[in-house]
Amino acid sequence: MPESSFCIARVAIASALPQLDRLFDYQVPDDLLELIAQGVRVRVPFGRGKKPQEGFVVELSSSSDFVGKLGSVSEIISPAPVLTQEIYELARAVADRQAATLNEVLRHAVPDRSVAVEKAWLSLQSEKTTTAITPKVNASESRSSEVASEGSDKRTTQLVEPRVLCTGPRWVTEILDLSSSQAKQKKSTLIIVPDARDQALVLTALENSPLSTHLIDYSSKLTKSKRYKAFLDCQSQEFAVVIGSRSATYAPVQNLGQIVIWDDGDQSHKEQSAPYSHTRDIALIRQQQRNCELHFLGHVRSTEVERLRQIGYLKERATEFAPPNLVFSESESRVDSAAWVAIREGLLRGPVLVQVLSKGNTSSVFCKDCHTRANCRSCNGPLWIDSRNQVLCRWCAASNLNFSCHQCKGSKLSAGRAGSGKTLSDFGKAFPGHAVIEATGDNPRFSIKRTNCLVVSTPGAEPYVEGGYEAVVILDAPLALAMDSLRATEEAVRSWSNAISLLGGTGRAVIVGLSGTLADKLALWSQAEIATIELKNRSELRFPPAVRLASLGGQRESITELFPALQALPGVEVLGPVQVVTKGLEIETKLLLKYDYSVGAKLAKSLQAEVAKLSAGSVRSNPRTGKSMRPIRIKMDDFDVL
DNA sequence: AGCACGCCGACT
DNA sequence: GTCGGCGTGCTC
Repeated sequence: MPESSFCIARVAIASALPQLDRLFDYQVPDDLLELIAQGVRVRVPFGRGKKPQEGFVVELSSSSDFVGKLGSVSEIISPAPVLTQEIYELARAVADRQAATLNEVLRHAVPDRSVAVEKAWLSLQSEKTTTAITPKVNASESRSSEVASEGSDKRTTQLVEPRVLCTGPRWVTEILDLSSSQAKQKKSTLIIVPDARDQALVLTALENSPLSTHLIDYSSKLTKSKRYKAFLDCQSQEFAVVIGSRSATYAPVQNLGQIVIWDDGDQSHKEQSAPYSHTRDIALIRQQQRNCELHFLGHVRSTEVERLRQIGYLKERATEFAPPNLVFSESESRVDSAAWVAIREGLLRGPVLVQVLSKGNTSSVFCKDCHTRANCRSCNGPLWIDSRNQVLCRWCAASNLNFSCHQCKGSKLSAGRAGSGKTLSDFGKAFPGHAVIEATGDNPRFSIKRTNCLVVSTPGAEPYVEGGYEAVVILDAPLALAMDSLRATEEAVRSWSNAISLLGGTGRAVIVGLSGTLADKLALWSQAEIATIELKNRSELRFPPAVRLASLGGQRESITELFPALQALPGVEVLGPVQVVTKGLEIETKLLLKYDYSVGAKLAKSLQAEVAKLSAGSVRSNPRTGKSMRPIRIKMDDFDVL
């Protein structure tokens, strides 16, 4: 009996079923004792099924609490410890926050296995010292509570100036500086960017820096095998600089020193499938668990980050800089004379960027007098006008016959404008002799050569150009502010600021059709102040992120099943249900839950339990049609509620 | 999910 | 009398 004190393996079964989201104990047979380790993939007999189920060894123990006959591990799939204690704890906490299952999180945290890559990595590891890959079985201290009260010197929010250095944007340099200071202490950095365009910028800069020897490209665009190699390399390097998008937040690096998040307001930071988590929230959990540093960098400040700053969790670390050369023109036409002049003069000196709003904005309803968004009388949700011209609330479906504006008490409504039909070709005709380049999400251009060209781009797709643009013209500003979303203003300011940050030293920017407070604050480049005002507005209306707003979507039968449990929860305000038509033209029932941050854990736990009960219980199939019911979609923070 | 256990209709 | 229907419940 060598290390036979650890003859029990606690295994997380790889199953999508919520009722199986817990650990199961197994006996480790003598012949597997040598190879068994925390984090390895195993196959175990499970239930009455014939073929063994795949799972991860989460813990090795000398005893089991289970009263009953233990099964024993059938097979160790590979000796590579792919689910480290650290990542297991992180994934578990994320699942518990999002009312999701461990496996839903692990889908994003642990990449698919590539046998060839793994074999090569394992033999390389055994060439080194064998102890290096053996995971430490030390019980990790629970630090989460003490961190919150500790000073906030390790967590910062930062606005980055709109100036371009020759090596890449200023913010990239900033990230490189942060990374090297950690590398000097042999500590790892995780850099999380929203999309492939930013990934390319940071990656290039890192490749050309002294950090390149410890660089790990964790891009989601990699092939499966390259991704798996990056994942394994994280574990074997003493310290690393990892650059990637969302799932890089789970990269299993050693000696994590800091997490750096670029532009957390970008919606690409949200996971599009379960657990519907946001990079920011995963990073906050990991920061608390590891007690590492956490930095939010951006040209703007998101309302979430502003909230964290106000409660003292984040510390401001703004950089000194001069505001960009920015003017506003208040005109009715989409492209006014100020815009034409800026484009024409800019093109004489170099590239010019025109930002247009992407298609697909729906119309919403405004107060005719003061033009603020019209909100529901009972729940403050956004109002809209349906095909029968009824004024309805998007959240609670209440009919709002007697509208009264919460700002000016006005009673008249006006509908927001629909998208514009102007096209790129107009610019081509207007500026013959200049190349017109289109850059959109579907038609991406990460960077362009420095020529006297005109770039027309949708928000977030603006190409990077060495030396910066000579002019940046923002069109459709009124439309952007009229977007049917809670975040309309925040998102507009973010997309404008990001575009304007691409200005060169001599360039000037124009925002067409914007005036008032927002223009005044932008002129001073006071994005932080804009965030403060935004958050204040949201707090007054009890909107996120002042409170949290969850959405539950699914078949009517499933949703109604949840009702009693939800109403029993104090501090949870239930709105709806509303019927919505999904993209697949199916009718879905949606329920919204408004709740405070302090009840989040309790609500998530109760939802997990209800969903497990629903999935295991008698309501597995629809009593009417007999068809099996799809699970309920739980988004613990849903901003784009329609 | 699978798979077995369990208690009510038509069947060689 | 029993074969089998799928409602119910569990999985170390």
